[in-house]
Amino acid sequence: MAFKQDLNDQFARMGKVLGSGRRLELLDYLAQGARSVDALASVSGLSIANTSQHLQKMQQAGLVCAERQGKQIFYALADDEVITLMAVLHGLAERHLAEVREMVSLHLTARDSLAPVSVDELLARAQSGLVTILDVRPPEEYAAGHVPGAVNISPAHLHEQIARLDAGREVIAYCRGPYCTFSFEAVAALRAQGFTAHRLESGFPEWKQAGHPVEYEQNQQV
Amino acid sequence: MAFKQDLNDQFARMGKVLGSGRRLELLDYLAQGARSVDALASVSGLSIANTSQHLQKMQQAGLVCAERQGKQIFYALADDEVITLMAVLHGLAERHLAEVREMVSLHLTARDSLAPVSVDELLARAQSGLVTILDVRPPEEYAAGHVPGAVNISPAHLHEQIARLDAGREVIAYCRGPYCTFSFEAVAALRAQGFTAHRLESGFPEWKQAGHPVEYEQNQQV
DNA sequence: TCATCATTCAATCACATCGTTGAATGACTG
DNA sequence: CAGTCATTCAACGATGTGATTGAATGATGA
Repeated sequence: MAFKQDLNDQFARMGKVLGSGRRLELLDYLAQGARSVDALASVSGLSIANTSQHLQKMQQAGLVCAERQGKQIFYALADDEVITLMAVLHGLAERHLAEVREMVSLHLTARDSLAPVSVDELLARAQSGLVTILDVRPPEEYAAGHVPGAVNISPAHLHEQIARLDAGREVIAYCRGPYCTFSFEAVAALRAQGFTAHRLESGFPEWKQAGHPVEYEQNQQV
Repeated sequence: MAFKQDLNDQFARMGKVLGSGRRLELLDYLAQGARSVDALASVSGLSIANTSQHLQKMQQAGLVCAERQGKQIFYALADDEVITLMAVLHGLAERHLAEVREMVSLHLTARDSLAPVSVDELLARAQSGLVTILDVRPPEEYAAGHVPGAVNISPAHLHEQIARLDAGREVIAYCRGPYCTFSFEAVAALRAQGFTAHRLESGFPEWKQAGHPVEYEQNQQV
């Protein structure tokens, strides 16, 4: 049945694109919102030409789309399902690749104060009122639902806006899920500035699914 | 942040495996249940050595697992989420790759009686009692829920069991979803035997999600 | 213990992919 | 209409991949 093979070859076009760590990293950044080529190049550390070529591959595979704005070209995810795709991939990798489990436990849960905070711990500390909850997802996702009382600063603006946080309060940061690395970066940046900061062990999807309260109004925006 | 790159490289190991149409086809077959290497080789048309190598790659990437039974080695999906992964991939490809839409509409919806039947049509014809509903999924999935009154024959056994179907009744076949190609093959085989046969345009997941009745007992087994 | 047979390995070829380089495009802006 | 600047193209070398071949492995079952 040649048709079946041709169809799977088409699906494989999309699969091929997922076979490069650099492209997956670019998709991570694009999940935060549309970005220009050189913004992506500088944030990922790739050369501009290389970034451009990866983006074009992803565009041909239908994972991202491009739009010109002024002299720049902004790339964005073609579809929110791309995030789902990556989440499923992350889950499978976590369960079946020993290396992933190892890396995560070594780098993220291990020693001292970098250990992540559980949801129960977050609830307990939140009731004490002495903790700032930081939502490190893009504003659109924050607006679509977030942990009550959480402050939203997207990773791109963290460095500018870090001064607005109360340096005397502990910060607990979360993002899209346990493999969304933005909360790691936020914690690292905060700690570099002298904050006491921790990651939430899971992310907003897990919070919501566990039946915890969700706030929708875009208040608390810093 | 080297950790982030290493993590994405691990995810990419899994992604790479999705970058070959042959491997996706093998995953399609494995979604029907565990299979030995040479069973997979003969059903896919690949050489045995080639099949073995693809399976080993998928095993290293954590998508499938292997178990010896007697002198044969049976491979199976490592996780049901692999099916989810493929479903998401199919959906994205359908929406964003013009070639996929074209191929599907050309080969599957176009001319004459190959056109698929909608869920509403199925319901209408089922009430008339003149139609045989054929579930072409593996027995385990059939047992976990199926369209009421549907007969279950897995694709591997269709040729042997086709004679048991009532040749005077129209057959409507469905499988796992619109891109699960087993129902295409079933319809082709049935039509080759002189049956009036059609595909359901969607699959069981869509049926269930639409709120239609689901039957659980493993009756009607042919 | 030995013969059998399903599976895997090793070596090879053609071909695709990744990243780099420097030049070319082409759409805004003055 | 010409300069500018973000992006893309084209060509290159190193490396990786897919498929084929024939030989090797190794667990089974007599």
